[in-house]
Amino acid sequence: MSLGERKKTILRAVIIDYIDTAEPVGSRTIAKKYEMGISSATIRNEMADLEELGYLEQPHTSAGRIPSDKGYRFFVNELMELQRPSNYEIEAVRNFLDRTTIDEIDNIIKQISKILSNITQYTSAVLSPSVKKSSVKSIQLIQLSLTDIIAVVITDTGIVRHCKIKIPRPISSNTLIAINNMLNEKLAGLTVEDIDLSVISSIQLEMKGYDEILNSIIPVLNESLKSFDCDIFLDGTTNIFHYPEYNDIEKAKNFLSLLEHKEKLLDIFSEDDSNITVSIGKENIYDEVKECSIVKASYKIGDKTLGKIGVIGPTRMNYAKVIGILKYLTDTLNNMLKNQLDE
Amino acid sequence: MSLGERKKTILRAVIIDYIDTAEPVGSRTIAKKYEMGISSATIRNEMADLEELGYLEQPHTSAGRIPSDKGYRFFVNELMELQRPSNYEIEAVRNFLDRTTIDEIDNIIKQISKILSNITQYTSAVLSPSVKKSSVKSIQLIQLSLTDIIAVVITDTGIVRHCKIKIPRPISSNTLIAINNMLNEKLAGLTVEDIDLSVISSIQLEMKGYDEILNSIIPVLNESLKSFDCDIFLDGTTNIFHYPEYNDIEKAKNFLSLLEHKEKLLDIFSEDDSNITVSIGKENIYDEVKECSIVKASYKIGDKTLGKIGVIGPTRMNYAKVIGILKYLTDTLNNMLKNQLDE
DNA sequence: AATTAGCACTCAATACAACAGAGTGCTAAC
DNA sequence: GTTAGCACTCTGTTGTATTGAGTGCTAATT
Repeated sequence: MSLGERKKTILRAVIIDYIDTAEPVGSRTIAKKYEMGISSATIRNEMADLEELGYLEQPHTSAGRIPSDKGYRFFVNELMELQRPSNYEIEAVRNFLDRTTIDEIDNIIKQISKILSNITQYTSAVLSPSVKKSSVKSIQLIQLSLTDIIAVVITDTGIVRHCKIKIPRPISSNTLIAINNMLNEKLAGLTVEDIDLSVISSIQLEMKGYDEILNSIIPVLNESLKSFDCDIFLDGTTNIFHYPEYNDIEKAKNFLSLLEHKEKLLDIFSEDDSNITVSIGKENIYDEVKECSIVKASYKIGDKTLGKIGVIGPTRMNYAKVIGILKYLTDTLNNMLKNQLDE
Repeated sequence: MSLGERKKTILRAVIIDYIDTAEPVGSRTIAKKYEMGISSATIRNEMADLEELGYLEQPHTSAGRIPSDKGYRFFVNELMELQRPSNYEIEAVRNFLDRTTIDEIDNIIKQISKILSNITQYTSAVLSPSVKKSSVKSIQLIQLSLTDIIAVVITDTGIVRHCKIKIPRPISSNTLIAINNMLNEKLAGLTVEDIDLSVISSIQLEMKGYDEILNSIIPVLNESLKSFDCDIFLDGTTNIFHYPEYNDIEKAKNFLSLLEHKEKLLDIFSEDDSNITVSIGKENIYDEVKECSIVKASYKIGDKTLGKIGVIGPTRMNYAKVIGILKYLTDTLNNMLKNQLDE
């Protein structure tokens, strides 16, 4: 069922105004502020229809209307005009990036996240690339003392992981090098999740006589790689205080508590792979964000999705702006990663 | 000027009660709840004296008294009885530690911080060891591609830092090993802050002919080590919502904003070296924490102070408990570090 | 038939007064 | 020196009246 042109215009006006002011929007406001050429009474009738259709709702009888989740959804899908970042914002991004050493992927994505929360004034989140889905590029065993080794693993996605390994008794540096070479030979090119028992036993087979030492290294290394897969970084966590809907201490608390529960955020940001997704209010699965909206995008290198970057804010979010910025930033990020990692 | 015994008893009772209830404490409450054997009128007189002396204050005439910063200070210095952790709490610490792989120092201190905020229900912070004051234990250059190197530096304090280095043109693996050996030889044992121009030029002198390659490696490595010295990790940031003094949205916002400003926290946690310090309310330098108290302690390995661990909460903080737990946790932590790093 | 002016109605928010209660300081008695 | 008693102060709560924004409906207008 499609809305008449005039209803669309009115719905758009209500949503834009509400996003701007956080106050229920009345028919007079629409008539005056958005020169419609029709009277408030007519608008009133239209708004009553829009409410009946589920696009608007009324906090109480004597208040104006506010958009429903369905209203925002329609706005995002069909009404809004995507907002390209302003020159000022593009300039800000440049400045930001110039001021930091951009070397490793973690730093890059953290920095991008900071920019994102800064420009949008919402909370931003980035999901680092999955270790399990990365493939091993290089492993290095560094001997620290007679019985201590640091293993450093570098992946094709630019992640550097290290873990400390205690070995039961001293080994010669030649042995260590031999083991190191073997690990590289056997594991390089494999994704971390592909490292399973068969791979491990093939290594053990080939290095008969080093059982004890291998048994102290491989399980620890394996565990360390698999124990935590990706990390999530937040920025602008106190930005919500800019928005009056969070003047209610309970809501603020609820929101901020979510941010402390990384597992939930991981869950939210891990799903699906499509390009830019918007989930509005009750569309979200977790209760904690049923009054929030989340806009997220994937960043990738070539065709391979590495991780996610996104924004969490009130359902009354400036979607047009956020989506515009997010598009721009993921493009920027993708380019940077291409230059960094692809050679 | 020393307080009479009875005044002390009353002051202690007021503070304990206020820490417990967050409500101004009246004379009748003291008389009834803390069986003093004297009437409320007498207590009233004593409290008036304590107010005049600056240990208590009155929000308004018809309210009870609340402790002043000076009152808390006196309490901490002379009145309170340090509270040893309960068996239950000690058990909780054990459980917590058992459930995590305790390998590298960052993980250990993060975990301890989590325990601390969990038990105290305040916000905890840990300051990681200073890189500048750590000495280099081992450097490893790992070749990733023809023009990409990852340098891994390990310090005596257990920090593992890595940075990516682009080199202008390909070098042989033998050259890389030679450079690697030279770096280890020249830098191992030095603290990071000791790596200055003279050291660098001594390396360059000894490796004549590799100028170009050294010039691409050493400055980046040096910069990466010195660019950020120590990190601060927080836990339990939303714990403040447990305390009614932060029901005021402005105060909560103020507090949480501070937590986003790592530089300020670094500053607060970096100063001085003594064992356990308590700074109460206006004793703090930064405005943002003039209504908070901070309790912090150093963790060390042997005699060498590595970093700090502490708690930030309202001035109405359970000092006896917090200090008790903090003592216990730093002891635990110091032991763990000794076992980890000392061999 | 669509639009609009007009009006009665609703409801949240604000302001104000009255009141209760906790706690004090002071005085006088013990 | 201590305490009982009492007048006084001030906050917080409750109840009531008022205001004002905004609606829905009806009747008049185009």
